[in-house]
Amino acid sequence: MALSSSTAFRRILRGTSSSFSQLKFTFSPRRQSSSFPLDEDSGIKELPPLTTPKLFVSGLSRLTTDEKLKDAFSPFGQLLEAKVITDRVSGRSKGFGFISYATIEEADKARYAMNAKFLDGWVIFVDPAKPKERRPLTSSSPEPEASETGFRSNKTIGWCG
DNA sequence: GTTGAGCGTT
Repeated sequence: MALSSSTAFRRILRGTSSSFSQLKFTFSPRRQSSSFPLDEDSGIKELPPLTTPKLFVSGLSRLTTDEKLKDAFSPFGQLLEAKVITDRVSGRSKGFGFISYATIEEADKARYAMNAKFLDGWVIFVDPAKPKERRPLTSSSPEPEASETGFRSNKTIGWCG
């Protein structure tokens, strides 16, 4: 529940070959209900509305490219950006990508439509992306970064420049 | 070919 419930599901989906008999269900036969908080209280698995048209897609196959991602998310709305993050060093896909829609509605629709779906043989998960850039304008920086204006600790003694 | 946690280039 840290970031999203996708992580837990991914582990389960991938761990079907082993640790089956070792699975322990914390299910008490005495209790008939009120065991899981998200089963009767929430009622339905409705995720909260998006606050950003940017989506973070994880669980992508390493063979999946931007075109594949764009082709998979294009019918749900106008894509401002659809990119699979690839490592600059290795040049291979990192296994996740970003989808930017024009509006949040499209992003929300695509998110519900493509979440936990198959892409290139892998189950992908769509979640709201975290802001990459912060403080584009207005507001002040949380780190005042005081001092160090004239004094500099001579920890690096021996290096004069 | 590279199998699996995570949030990108300007």
